[in-house]
Amino acid sequence: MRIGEAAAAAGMTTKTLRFYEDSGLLPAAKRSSNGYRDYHDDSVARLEFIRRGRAAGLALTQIREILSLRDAGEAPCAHVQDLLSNQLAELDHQISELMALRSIVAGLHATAASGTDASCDPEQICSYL
Amino acid sequence: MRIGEAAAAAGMTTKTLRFYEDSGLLPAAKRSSNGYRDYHDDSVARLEFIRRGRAAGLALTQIREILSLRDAGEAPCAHVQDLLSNQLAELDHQISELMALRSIVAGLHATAASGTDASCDPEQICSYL
DNA sequence: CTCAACCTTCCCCTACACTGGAATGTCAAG
DNA sequence: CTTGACATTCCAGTGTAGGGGAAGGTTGAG
Repeated sequence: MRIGEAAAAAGMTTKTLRFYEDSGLLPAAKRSSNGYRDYHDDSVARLEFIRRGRAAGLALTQIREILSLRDAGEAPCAHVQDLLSNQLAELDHQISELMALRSIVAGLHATAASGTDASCDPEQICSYL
Repeated sequence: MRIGEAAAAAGMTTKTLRFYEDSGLLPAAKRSSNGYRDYHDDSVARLEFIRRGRAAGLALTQIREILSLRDAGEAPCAHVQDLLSNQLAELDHQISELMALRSIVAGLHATAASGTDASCDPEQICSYL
């Protein structure tokens, strides 16, 4: 199958497939006689795996690690479990940071909303912020 | 005061101050006879304002808007209140997205943790992901 | 024959907020 | 005199995940 078909099957663009090949996420596709990339169903499965990983918030470098392990013949499941574990911790961290930020901003907003025009002095640069 | 002092006082690098000047967040500093930038305490206050804005998660473009209003002599408080309001909505959105992602990843992690070695087939590319 | 729809490589561009480094100038201390 | 710590400008790169578009080759249909 040609790149356009493979891309459509995986819900990506042809640009993305070439980018993944350049990035080492996809092995270099074999070429037809006309020089066109020729993909097998396996490639689509691999692309879908990448898609699922991205949807889980994994970075391409992490997905590349998983695929490299697998390509080396190792079962990457333990590694994947580690990654997911880290990812979970990372998400918890991000969420708590954002919630802390939210409470700061909410406080600022409340203060700003309660300010009178008198307190809003151009010289003060919004001192509550 | 020279750029290094001002930067230290504001907890930034000299690179950052020059960057802010280029970006229109700081007015062009007046120069000493040797060509060095010469900062006043006001600049440090302004830098600290920028820092607080950044800490509140505002983008430099938003901070620039606030400062521009103030520089134009308008009290920017109403605008700041709008920005904070939007920022709050944005944070809520980000938090809910991250929490949704977290529950997906938690599910994947639980599945991965429950997998036996037998289910961990190198050919399967960790089918649970 | 021609046209549209594919494909190829190549290089640059995006947003964000800086950061690094080169080449050069200034100044106070030892 | 020299050394070291400052300062200046300017250009280029960082990381992320591709996107835009040029210039050209290939193929099937009408």
